[in-house]
Amino acid sequence: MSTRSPRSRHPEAPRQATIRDVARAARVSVATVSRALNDSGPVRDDTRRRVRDAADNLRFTPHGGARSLITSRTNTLGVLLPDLYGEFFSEIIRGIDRSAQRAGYQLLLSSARNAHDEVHGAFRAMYGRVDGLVLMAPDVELAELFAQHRDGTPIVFINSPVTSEDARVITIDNHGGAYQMVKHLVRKGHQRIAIIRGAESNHDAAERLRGYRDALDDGGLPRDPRLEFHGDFTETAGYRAGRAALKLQPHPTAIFAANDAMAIGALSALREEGVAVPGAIAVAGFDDIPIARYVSPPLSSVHVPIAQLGERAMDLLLGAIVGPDHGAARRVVLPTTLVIRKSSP
Amino acid sequence: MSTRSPRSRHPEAPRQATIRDVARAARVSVATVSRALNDSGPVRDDTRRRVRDAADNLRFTPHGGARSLITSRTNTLGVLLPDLYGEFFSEIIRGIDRSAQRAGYQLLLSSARNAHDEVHGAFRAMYGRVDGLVLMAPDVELAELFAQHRDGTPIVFINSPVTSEDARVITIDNHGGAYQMVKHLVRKGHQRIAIIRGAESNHDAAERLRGYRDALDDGGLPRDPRLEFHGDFTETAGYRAGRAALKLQPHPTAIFAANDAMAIGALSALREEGVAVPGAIAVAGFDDIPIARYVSPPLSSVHVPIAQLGERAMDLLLGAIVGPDHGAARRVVLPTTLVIRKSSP
DNA sequence: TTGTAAGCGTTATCAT
DNA sequence: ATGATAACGCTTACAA
Repeated sequence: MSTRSPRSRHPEAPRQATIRDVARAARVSVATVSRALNDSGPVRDDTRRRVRDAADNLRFTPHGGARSLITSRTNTLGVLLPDLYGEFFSEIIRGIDRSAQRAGYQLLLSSARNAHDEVHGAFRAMYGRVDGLVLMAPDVELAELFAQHRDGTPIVFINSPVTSEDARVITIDNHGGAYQMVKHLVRKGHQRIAIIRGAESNHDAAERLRGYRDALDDGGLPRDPRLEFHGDFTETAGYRAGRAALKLQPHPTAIFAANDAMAIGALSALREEGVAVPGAIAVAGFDDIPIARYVSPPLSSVHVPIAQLGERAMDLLLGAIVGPDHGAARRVVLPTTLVIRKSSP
Repeated sequence: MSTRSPRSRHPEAPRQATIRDVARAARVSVATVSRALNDSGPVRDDTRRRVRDAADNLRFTPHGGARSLITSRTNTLGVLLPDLYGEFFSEIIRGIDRSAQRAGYQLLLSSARNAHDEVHGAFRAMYGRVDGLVLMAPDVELAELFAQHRDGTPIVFINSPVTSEDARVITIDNHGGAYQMVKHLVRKGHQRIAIIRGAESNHDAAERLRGYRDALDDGGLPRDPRLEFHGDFTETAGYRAGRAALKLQPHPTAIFAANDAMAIGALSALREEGVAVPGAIAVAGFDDIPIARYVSPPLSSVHVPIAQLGERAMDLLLGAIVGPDHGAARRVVLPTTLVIRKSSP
């Protein structure tokens, strides 16, 4: 029984139909099938119908590879992200997907922690299968690497420190957002404002730190290295920093976390220690991820249009693909806005 | 100036090198290049070196489409998800990506709200460009549709009510998880336990509802339709249900939300109304998304190994691709575990 | 309006 | 160990 003909049990795997099968069934040439199915040339109505029927019957789906070989278009866009963790990324992918779907493109997704080789590998693996690439590399060195890697495939960078003049790059106003938030805290009378920083090599993190420092300077407050806690954008890091902040004598009266995940981790630490927020310590984050308004107390944050960031990046890319985007902006900076909630009224 | 030779300004787009260019540069035939680069045949060491150097110099990257045309493998796997919203999906994509990356596969990602046409379209768009497909369709009808759609491409369903015997499907123990959580609430003495349901057509939601009802029955508590609030897995829906629950006289003493996002929305509503959690009302969720432990009070939940769900699905798929997976399980049910935190001690 | 055939870039088969 | 060359499935001149 196990040695019966392979097709005996299930009439499965009935070799995917090719354009030739359709042509034969519709009794026309493959060229006509192609024309009929793609509306790419004159075909008589009844012929077209016959072809369409045959294609449907055979469940014909054109082989993308073969097609892209001749058209040199893949209808696919590559997305390379540093990691896929947390709500920030689900939001940005959402935005990217929305825009791509609207334009009829598929998405080839890859993540690469910031090891050079890994990114390079992912990039090579994508090459030839994508018409363009959205790359998020907040890590400095990567951006440099790719700014040079130009071989026709349009690239759009998200939140990446790319210096090259003609690179297409979309960023958010990291410095401005951080500056405004810390300024707000200063205005509320806070004298000791701590920051939970992002990873050293991360460009966004660096900019937010700069905004924090500038706001302190402008507010006439001294910089204090002990108030600058290290972090890496995870809840755990925020939690640790939160605990560390409490050990300080006197402890800060406000904590600005470089992203919401860390702010939420810090909130959790403070709650555990019975510290009132915002009563004893005010807390603020950055990104305004969807969940920020639902934590307790609701988290003040710097609103970043995350989904829009992905969407705009995609639009930029699509613009570069359809034609030479001479007029189009190559550098877009999305504004951020302050969202004050109960965690730092 | 604008009418100069197209290549005058930037030496850009230097036509991507093909295997022929490499062959010419290394002064060998294309066959040898292929063998050298893929280790797919005998090549003298120095020849190999010469070829590799030439390939590097020309920044040669093989054209995926051409390759897949002849090998009939794409090294790409399709992922079709119902939506990309929230931490649940970022986690599941993470798991999928991890497993795929390990096996050297690329990911073609698509989302489709549950309109039949949309899913069908996404599927067709993927066909021929993927070696296999992971499909999440908690919507009943979709699963039916795809169970029939068998043409060789292996499919693995996640959390989908597929009845077909030989379909590969991986699910979590929705009923058991919900049952345990509600049982826990019953044991704690709650008499009026509300549920915030998921969407009607959603299979997970239906199973969780069933678990809730069975636990009530077994606990000797009456079912009360007024305690079954509608929802759709979003924070907003949870928020609304939370408010609605407070209007009830007497109001429930515990709320079980069919997922964490809704539980968090409900928490937020209760907080706004100054209702103590768990003092006045206990709250529990489902999924145990990473952020659950960080909300306030920390959320009790039914832990689902989300990333693992994606990872296992991928493994199942990879197994089906490499060879006929006769021995392998076609149905996997991942267990859930209770995580009791402060929101329902 | 339709058909024939060349060619896209790669791998695989067969000579050499 | 290497080289010609025939596929793979499709689109697109060009011919009819």
